[in-house]
Amino acid sequence: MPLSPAVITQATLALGDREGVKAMSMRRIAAELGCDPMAIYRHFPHREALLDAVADAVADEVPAPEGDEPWDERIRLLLTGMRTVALRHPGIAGHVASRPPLGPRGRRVAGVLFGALTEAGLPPADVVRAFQALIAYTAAGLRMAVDAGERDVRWQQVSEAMEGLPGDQLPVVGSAEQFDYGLRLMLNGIRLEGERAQP
Amino acid sequence: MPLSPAVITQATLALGDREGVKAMSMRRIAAELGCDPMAIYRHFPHREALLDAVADAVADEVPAPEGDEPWDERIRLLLTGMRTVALRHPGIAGHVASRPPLGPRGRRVAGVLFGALTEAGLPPADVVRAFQALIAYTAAGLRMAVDAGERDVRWQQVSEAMEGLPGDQLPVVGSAEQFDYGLRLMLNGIRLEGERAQP
DNA sequence: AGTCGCATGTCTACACCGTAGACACGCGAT
DNA sequence: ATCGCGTGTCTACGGTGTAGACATGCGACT
Repeated sequence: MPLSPAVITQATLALGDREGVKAMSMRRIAAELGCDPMAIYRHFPHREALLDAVADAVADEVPAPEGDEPWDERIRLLLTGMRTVALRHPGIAGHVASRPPLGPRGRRVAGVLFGALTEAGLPPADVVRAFQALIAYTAAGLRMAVDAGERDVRWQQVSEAMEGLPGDQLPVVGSAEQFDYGLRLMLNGIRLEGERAQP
Repeated sequence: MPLSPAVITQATLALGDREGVKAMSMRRIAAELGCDPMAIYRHFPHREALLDAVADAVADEVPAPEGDEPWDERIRLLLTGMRTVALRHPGIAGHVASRPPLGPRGRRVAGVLFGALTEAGLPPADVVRAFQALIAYTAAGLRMAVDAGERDVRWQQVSEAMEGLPGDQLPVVGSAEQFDYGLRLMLNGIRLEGERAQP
């Protein structure tokens, strides 16, 4: 099989899935592909670009909502979709979360989000602001979900350090439920803004 | 001057401020301190721990709100304070943003936030959820502010790709204004939740 | 006073990293 | 037939985190 951006991206994704972000080094990727490390540079200018492509490939897996739901439900579906897809690749979810969905594939996601926010009644400038807030929140929620696995002990410590909060009724950090809660906060806030702008 | 966790942390912070995250390598830090790289390992178990300490030192600079403001204003002050402090160290703001405020110093911030959210009328479990949502959002906003400098061209592309949005009236990505907008969304959402819980 | 232990700093060495630059090959166009 | 070019290979450079052995000095205890 001849090398190409697509097969390199897929191999990198597979490797990252299996062995985590740190394993995605040019040398390990080349080993995965059975080629020389430098061969990859014929298809990507540098490692960073390849990692961008991997994130973009993951973004491509996000299912697009049907379009007949109300705007807030559409946003919910889209963002939980992003979350689900990213967590399907646990090894690199943190990596994906740290890159805005700016690749060619990722822009599809951006488009759906822009549409829904416009439909919510926000003026164009606020659409961009809300867009970024939502993406930021989703990315950060992902980071937390990933970190939770590695650093849950420390989160436990922080929570228990806050008096009056019995440790046994704490929600799981980075859980889907936790994510939904914050998302609801933001959607409620957006609804308020939209109604204010177009009563 | 003898080595100690504190002086090592300060030197690392200074180096990171001047030359960015990538400059904070054990060898460069040692050069900054005028000591052997391995000497640092007598005070920190590994590089990661040192980087945690640096983030914690920055968190310590966050001013605590007075306490007599209403809860939402207190949250706003605290989080914009976090943001301001982090951006005062542009070279490592991204680094700081990627670590939850879990160090001994950072927990002070967490305490203020917990207090304000409880005052907002949220039940304890929701306090934790809202706490995480806010921290997540703040961290993500920071990341964006930092990225904006490096990747603004690409953001421009994405925004312009969305039809109907004239590029010249776009808000600056990662700006304080942008951050405040999303924060207002979340605070509005929290107010709704609080009123629902305790009418 | 002598000796032991421990904390601290130094040195060397290992395995790894991203990638610049020179080289080899094969194919399509001139 | 030859040239150029796209692709893959090889070597090498300067960097990385850190394990492990060694030196030194100081405080405590016999």
